Amino acid sequence: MDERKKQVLRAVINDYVATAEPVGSRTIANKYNLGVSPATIRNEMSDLEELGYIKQPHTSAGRIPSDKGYRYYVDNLIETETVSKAEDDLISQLFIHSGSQMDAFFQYACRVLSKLTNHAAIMVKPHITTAPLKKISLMPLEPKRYLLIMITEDDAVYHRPLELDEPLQKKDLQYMEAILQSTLAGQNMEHFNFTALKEIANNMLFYKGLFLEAMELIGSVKGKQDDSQVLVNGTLNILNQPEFKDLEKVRYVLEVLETDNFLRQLLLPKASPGTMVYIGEELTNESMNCCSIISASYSINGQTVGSIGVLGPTRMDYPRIIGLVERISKEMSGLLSHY
Amino acid sequence: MDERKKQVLRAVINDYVATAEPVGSRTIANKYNLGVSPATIRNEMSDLEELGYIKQPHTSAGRIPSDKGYRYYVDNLIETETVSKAEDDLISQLFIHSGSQMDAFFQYACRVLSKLTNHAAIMVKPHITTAPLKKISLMPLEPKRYLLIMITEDDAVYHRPLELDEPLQKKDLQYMEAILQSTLAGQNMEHFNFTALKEIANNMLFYKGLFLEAMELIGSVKGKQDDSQVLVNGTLNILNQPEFKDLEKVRYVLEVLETDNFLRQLLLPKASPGTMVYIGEELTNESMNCCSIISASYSINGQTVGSIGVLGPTRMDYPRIIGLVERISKEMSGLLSHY
DNA sequence: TGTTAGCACTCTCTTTTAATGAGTGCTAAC
DNA sequence: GTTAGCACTCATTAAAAGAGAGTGCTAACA
Repeated sequence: MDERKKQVLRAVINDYVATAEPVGSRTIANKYNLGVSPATIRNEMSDLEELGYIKQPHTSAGRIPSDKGYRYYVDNLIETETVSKAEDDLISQLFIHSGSQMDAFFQYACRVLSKLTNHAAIMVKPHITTAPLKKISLMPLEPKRYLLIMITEDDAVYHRPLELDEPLQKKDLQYMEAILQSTLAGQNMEHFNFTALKEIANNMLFYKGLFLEAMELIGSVKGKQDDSQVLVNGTLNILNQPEFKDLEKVRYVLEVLETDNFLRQLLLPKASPGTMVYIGEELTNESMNCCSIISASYSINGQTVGSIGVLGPTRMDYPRIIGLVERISKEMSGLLSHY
Repeated sequence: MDERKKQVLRAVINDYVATAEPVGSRTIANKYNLGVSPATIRNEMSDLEELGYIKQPHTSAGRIPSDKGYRYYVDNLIETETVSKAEDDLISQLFIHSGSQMDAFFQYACRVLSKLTNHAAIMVKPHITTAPLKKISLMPLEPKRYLLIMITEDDAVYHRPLELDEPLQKKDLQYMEAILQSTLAGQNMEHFNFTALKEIANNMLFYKGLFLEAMELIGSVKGKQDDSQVLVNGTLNILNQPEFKDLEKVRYVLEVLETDNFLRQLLLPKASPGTMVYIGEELTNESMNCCSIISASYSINGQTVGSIGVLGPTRMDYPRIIGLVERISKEMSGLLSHY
């Protein structure tokens, strides 16, 4: 790969990204003045094709980049674009706009990214926090009805109403609270060991249901951990891409987006720390091999907790989008850590 | 409209719904033995066209139903189909499957409807309950930090952490709780009058912040009322419909589905009590005039709170889908009222 | 008077054929 | 090593021809 080959490859990709049309030697000679004639460029392109970086849709068409070509381009030929002032401001503003609502925050981030890139944006939200339990309380609602409240160290509140067979005496209430508090406080709901609680429940004559409810509540929190935590925004941008004028392709890609397992697997922060670029076949999903995904993880106080990304056709403006994704992930990390 | 005209109209619609192809006189004569020749049917069809119930895409094509035709069909020619045993079981089972999680419940209902109809399903969720406040409590977390908890008559729990300048004495805590309880209990958060609370806050020397936080919490609940509460499921089914082989149409419809204002307006239970069928232009949205929406409202203890519906092409299996939508809305009403 | 067979006519859809043109690969000259 | 020239390939577009489905109308029939 001498310097001129690199220039030609870069030219092919730039032009193809902009036009979505196979790029011919004449076009390159005209637009990107490399100081050589089309014929020379033809020779270089022939070499590049032999190397697998570009390919022809058919004889007598221009060249388009292969996945391998994009990969080389991303790894060696580009520099991440810095986000423009205007866009940078927009990002900051919109984050402010989401207020202190957590849910809204993630949705805004996703929406902003999708708007700025004109592609589908994907957000893998952090798992529910699993800080250890701090406080357990029983709040009387009506004679036989109580609200069981559990609060973790980081002030997340979980609650569940429960119904007893007979009312708790005031001192019984305090006693129960004390038992629950001593059994549960300091424990982590994610890795909760039910045996101790089960044992206590079995030794109880009355109020056994109370402990069972507590277990239910913990169980439901545990269950939520595995819940889908993927947001997708701007799916419709896919329809704007010329590579998706074929309805079948659209259907496949939208199907993958709707059943978010694939995305979650791929973008789980463990699988994709930092900035990742998946190009075409690297997504190892047949129906997605005309797509690329660019993602960046974000963190809370240095700990990676989720990631945000962009899904578009392999023919993507990589320098720009990598810049945007990284910028937004940084902004998110900053705000989340502060909050 | 004599009996035979009705039969012909029914035949045209049945066949068109099944095949998505314009229906010719010969087809009807063969498939639906009305005991007359194609020529006679041609005459009837000519009349039906004059009446505006069917139309020709072009000369020398068969007929397709017009919106007016579908309307007549729905109003006069069909009986709602009763849901088959298997499907009925499925509906009950899947509702059980959603457990006691409210959110999951609505999502399941939506998913089931979409799966059974092979169309997009729409759910307008109930507004957040606005039952009057029953219980207000302050729970100590750390010396200066407290959790403000408000519970309504129907056991919805709202909470907010708050930080005070100095710790509350135990009797102060009880005193505060008592004030809050007496000021707020019985009131409705939706129509909350802030003046009383404001006055108390102003008269306080310490702990003023506490009341301000309480107002914040009520305000945020109030704010949530207006939030989008529309679920959509099975959007992709639209791509299966032959009328949407045109990408432009797909884009328009998906756009409407993504910006759910239109749907919310239309399906707000006030606008659409009971079962509603909107056909084509009745949707009064140009990009939707090839679509129909069938919806049914559901209720809690007799009070209509939301609705669920199906969006598909005007060429829809009305008897079946009306049956399914009504069945599911009834199931929802039953379960919600029970719960 | 209502029904039906027959037939010419219309219009879409498909296939065929031809024309266009962008782009390559190769050869030979510089 | 670079470049001009040229024959060749192949997708795309346009035009033309053919097939087929379905109608509307007319005239005959019960």
